Amino acid sequence: MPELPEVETIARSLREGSPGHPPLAGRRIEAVHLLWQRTLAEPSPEVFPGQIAGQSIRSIGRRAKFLVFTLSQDSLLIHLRMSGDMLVRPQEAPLAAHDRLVLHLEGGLALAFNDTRKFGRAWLTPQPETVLGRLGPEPLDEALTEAAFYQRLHAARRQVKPLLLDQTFLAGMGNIYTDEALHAAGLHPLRRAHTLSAAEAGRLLASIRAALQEGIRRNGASIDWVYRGGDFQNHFRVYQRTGQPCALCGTAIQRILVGQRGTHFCPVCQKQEE
DNA sequence: CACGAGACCTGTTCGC
DNA sequence: TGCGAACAGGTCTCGT
Repeated sequence: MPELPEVETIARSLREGSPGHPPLAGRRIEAVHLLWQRTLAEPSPEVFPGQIAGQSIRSIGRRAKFLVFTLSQDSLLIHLRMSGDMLVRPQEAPLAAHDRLVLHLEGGLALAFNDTRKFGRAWLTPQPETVLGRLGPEPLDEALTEAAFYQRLHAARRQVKPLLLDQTFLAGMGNIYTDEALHAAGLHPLRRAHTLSAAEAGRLLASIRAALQEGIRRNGASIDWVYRGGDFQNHFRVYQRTGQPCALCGTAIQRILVGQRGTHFCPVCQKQEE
């Protein structure tokens, strides 16, 4: 799915506008069309249209990999999962293939949640914390100190890659940015979290932040057929570079499976021990 | 608690 | 060319 930088890029473009459309904040939601029932996590499809119609979009933000639309009464939370995207277009434009949920906004605009694989979900709720409450800290939040991050790592015995992907441990990391951050930090994806030294934990947090910041600066990554305008895919150092030389030492990048996820690393720069 | 397998879905790519 | 397998940015649930 879109990971933190891709979701952040989408939230910013909806909030601030883009060459293709004006900002969406302040607009009233006039009507909604639900094209795939399971896209809606809550409330029921019967209640949803009446509950959302008439509410205005007060602000648009991001928490972890969730898009957060704060409306006049409720919050609309959207998780893009693997293949979701948000499209803005004139209301009279035809539906796109794979549109799952379309909001008609005042001013003749339509905001569509488009999701090929149908894994994405939307929640309309007066209490967003019931959905977001269990998430771990935001990696880019300065409130997360090196010392606190080291303590959290030290308390876990799991392998470091699956731990970083656990949204209750740290919010927003996905497969791309985890592989890139571990490579930059020189850490093997299978290292047990509690064996990391304070210095390694500090390097890891700095590498996570650098990878996410670079992703945001490049407007995210656009891979496979899901093109969102970003170009971070042209700057991967390990992700999907199996067999190609490591930028630091020239060794061929290896791919292994870790917790069912394809995992890319340099066997020389990221030793299992030490 | 930690881990693996399977489920949820569609589409592309790769090997035979 | 055709066809099945493997794979894909995520997360949940169930069994050991």
